[in-house]
Amino acid sequence: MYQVMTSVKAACVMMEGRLSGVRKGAGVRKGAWSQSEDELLRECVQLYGEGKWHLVPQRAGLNRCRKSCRLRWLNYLKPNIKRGDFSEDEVDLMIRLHKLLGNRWSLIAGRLPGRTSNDVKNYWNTNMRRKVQSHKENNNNNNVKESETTWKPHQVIKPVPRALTKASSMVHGKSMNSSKVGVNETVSAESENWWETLLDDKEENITFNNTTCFPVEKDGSFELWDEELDSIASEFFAEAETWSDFLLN
DNA sequence: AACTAGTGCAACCGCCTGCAT
DNA sequence: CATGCAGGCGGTTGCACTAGT
Repeated sequence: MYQVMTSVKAACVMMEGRLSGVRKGAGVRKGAWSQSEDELLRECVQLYGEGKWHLVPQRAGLNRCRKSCRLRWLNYLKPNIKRGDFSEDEVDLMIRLHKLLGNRWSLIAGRLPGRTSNDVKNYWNTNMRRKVQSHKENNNNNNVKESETTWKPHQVIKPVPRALTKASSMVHGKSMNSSKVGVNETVSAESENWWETLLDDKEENITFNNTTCFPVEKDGSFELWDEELDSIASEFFAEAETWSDFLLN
């Protein structure tokens, strides 16, 4: 429905010749995509396949930047994209995944068939953020101090998936150099252990039975995941046989 | 009917990472 | 090792639409 509305909207905009939302920039066109542009992009991707996005504008005859083409394809034109409201199951899964992964929308979307990372992100930013806010307001109205509530920010595991090349030192059994991780990132002893576990393929250690799993920092100390996360993780492992499979999927 | 505030979605922007040179 | 480029991601913005007054 919305797709139709959008198409109609784009057509109207074209006819009126005012192209609202198009910001005049140097060179490439910006703003809303027209139907003809969509067709050109769709044909191009069907012909040449996904990828090589820097070639797409030239191949398709589009005056768009590579990023714009890629985004349009991934978020709108790609087949099997599911439109419309999120089902209860999807929302439930999204909440659980967000608790597990944080704002890693692409990973979350990867577990929601037909949903794009942009969809998930938009849904979360509009619906869920509001729920969180109202929840906090309720707590305030009940004169409950924030610190005394059970509503706490998620403790998010933030692994950094990386493709390992043959040249990678980690592949050869060397520990990761923390200085390579990122400019502002520091690698704690815990995360280094985590990597060791991952790279050594010691998934048998991650059994999610409250006896062996990733520690979660809380009030300066570390405690294990709760049962809820156990169940989530178990679901994933039913599909991805190893933790690495899940993360790098 | 006119105005305003809120909402939802598409698209842009800046940054990060991997790879090739 | 430095640099440039392409792909990818998350945060943010812009704007059409809707509901309320």
